[in-house]
Amino acid sequence: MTVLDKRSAILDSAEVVFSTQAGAATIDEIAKAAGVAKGTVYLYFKSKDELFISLIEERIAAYMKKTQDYLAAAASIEDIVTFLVQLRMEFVVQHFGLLNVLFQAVVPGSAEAQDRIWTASQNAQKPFVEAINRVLGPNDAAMDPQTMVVMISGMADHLVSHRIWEDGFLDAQRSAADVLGFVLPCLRNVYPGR
Amino acid sequence: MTVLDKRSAILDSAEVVFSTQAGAATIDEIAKAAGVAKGTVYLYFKSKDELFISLIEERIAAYMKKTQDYLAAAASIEDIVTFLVQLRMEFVVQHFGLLNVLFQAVVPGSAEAQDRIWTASQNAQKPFVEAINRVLGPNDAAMDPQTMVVMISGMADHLVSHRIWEDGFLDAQRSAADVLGFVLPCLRNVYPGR
Amino acid sequence: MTVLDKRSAILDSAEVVFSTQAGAATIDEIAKAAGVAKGTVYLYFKSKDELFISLIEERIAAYMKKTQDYLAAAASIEDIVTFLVQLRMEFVVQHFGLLNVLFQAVVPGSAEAQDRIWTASQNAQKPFVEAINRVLGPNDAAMDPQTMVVMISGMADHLVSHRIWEDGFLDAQRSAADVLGFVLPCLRNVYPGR
Amino acid sequence: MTVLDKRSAILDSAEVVFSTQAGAATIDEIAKAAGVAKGTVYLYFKSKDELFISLIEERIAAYMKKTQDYLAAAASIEDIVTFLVQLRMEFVVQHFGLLNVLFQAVVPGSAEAQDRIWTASQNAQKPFVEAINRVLGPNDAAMDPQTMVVMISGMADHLVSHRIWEDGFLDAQRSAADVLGFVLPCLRNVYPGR
DNA sequence: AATGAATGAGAGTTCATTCAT
DNA sequence: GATGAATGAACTCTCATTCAT
Repeated sequence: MTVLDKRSAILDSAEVVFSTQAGAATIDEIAKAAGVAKGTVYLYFKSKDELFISLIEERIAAYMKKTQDYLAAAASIEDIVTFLVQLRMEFVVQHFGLLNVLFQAVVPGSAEAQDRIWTASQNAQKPFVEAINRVLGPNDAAMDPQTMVVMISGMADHLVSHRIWEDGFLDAQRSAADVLGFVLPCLRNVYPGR
Repeated sequence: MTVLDKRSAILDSAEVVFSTQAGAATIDEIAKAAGVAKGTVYLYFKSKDELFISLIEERIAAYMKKTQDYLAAAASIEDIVTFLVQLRMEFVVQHFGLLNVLFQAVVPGSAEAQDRIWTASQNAQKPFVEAINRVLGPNDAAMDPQTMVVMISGMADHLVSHRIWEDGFLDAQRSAADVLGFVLPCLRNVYPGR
Repeated sequence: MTVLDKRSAILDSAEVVFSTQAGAATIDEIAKAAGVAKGTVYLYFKSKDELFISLIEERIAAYMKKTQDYLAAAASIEDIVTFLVQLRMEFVVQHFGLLNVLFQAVVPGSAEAQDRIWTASQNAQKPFVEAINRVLGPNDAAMDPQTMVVMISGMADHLVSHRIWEDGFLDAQRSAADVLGFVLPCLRNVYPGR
Repeated sequence: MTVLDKRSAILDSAEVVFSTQAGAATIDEIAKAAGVAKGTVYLYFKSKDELFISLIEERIAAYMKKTQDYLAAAASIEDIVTFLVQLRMEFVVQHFGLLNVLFQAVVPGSAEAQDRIWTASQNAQKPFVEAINRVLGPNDAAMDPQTMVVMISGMADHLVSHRIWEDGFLDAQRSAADVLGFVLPCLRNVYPGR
């Protein structure tokens, strides 16, 4: 197992444990889940706070990486929004436990952790906002793109939370369709002619 | 101070402390904030978990109480949705610290606490769903009302979180208008003719 | 057992444990020795460092209390020096383990602890220095009183350390006589005519 | 770098680190300061305790080496005492951090370490005691030479500690003169005619 | 009913020591 | 010989909970 593998193993275990136990996750459990000793966790992360922040930041970075190519080529608002919803659903299927933590402000840990996580999650929305601005061109649209991205993200997240809790699983396809079925027609209202 | 007053004082202090300190809230702080001794908290709530659950359940109950009369008289989906959004914003202005905790699954405490809080927050949506069903009558609408309520709630919560973090305060009026400006036109698509 | 008793019990146990184990003393051992739970120690002292500093400061304060009346009445340098040596020996019989720590700069704990302990131990010498200055009156003596107090203290401490380690006990009477037998004759040299 | 060089490098670094950080010195820091890996320290010293003891013993051995020739030739008690005080001051200038540790019983580490260090420091006084005995010849002096060596060492050490803490540096010349100015006249009392 | 001193299990963190490379 | 990643026992400190008053 290489060094990177071990770091990843700890992060993966941390995700599972944080997701399962929320604020009650202990370093002991994370270490055990990763198959390493408690002290080893501290070789890779200088504190529990640091570990948690790294986990979120790394997951968000991976999420954002996927957006770049697509958004650069996106030609319409419908494209962008569709992509946003689908990507978010996909992300959630993989990282459900982190969802609430990721795109909400409730995080265990210090005030510094809350700030850094909030900043990271805001950054994750930027590429979408920028893509929309590019597509719109100079405009006087009724709703600023930032607000729209926030609202649509909220819809998706909430629906996912609801269905996973209710049903125990997520039909990402159908959920994305539900969100888009509601949202896409409206876009013509908000940004007419695009 | 009557018995009920003391219980309320503890709950109010608990809300302030939980909101301010998230997971780090201690019984000591709550007691001090309520002006009672630590032991007294345990006369009214059998554990910290119990106190937290009671807090959420009571706040949700108060929220739901407000809906009954209005929803019974509501005549259109637009009415209902408008009311949902405005009420939610108003609630948030009063209880922002609890928002994320209330309508998300991330809670400090035991698995039992998570379940009870989730159940309570789901119940809070029911009256809206029922009102919509009543207004719709027997129907084959494209989107089931439950899904719609969930999505709209998500939009509102997310926007609120975003703006409070970003700006440090919430313009409830404007935010409600932003959400409704986007949502109401959509409704005509989803439930045409209503 | 009153509150003050418990605080004293902890301090007494701390002295024994610190003296016996030097830097390796643990809160657990101190608590056990005092017959209280670990957490109780933290009711009375906010950290291990604080506990250690309080211990030293309190012992020095008790030591200084004994000096006041006597020094105010002391009429000659010989009186003062004799008192210094005897008091120091007596103190050491009661608090041997702390000796090295008390009047030397080697202390376990933070830099802040070192400073505060150093300051306290310096203050313990002041009354002697002042008394000597008073007795001397305005003068151009060969040796400043501060230096002399420091040196004589060093002699006494060192001798005590040596004999306790070597013999396992201290004959305070004899040791004081040894120090004074060496020192007193010289005083006539250093401060002639007094 | 030869094997001996590396051992020396570790000892030198250990001295710096022990002196600077008192009880908080870690093997990691010592290794880093010596430019070797942590594991390497264990090739030369079987434990941290062992390293610490070796450090003290080696410094004392070096100190004693300097005394042999001189003491063998010393012809009077004044010579010997003067040499004792000056050598001790000189030693302290080089090894101040270790002083308190060296000639006091406060040492980090096990009881065994305390014993061995105490023994070593006592041995360092022996050559002086023997030299004095030799110079005195068979005698019934008022004070046994052992006691006198101990007391004079204590004066010197204490004065040094005091001045370094107070002033931040040591004027060895002046301090030696202060001690000798006080002590030499006393000797004529204690050992008259020598 | 009300208190708050006392408890002790359990948390995060450190660091001497080991050992496969 | 030399390394440094890995270990886990042991530490300090916190805090939910209890109970004598």
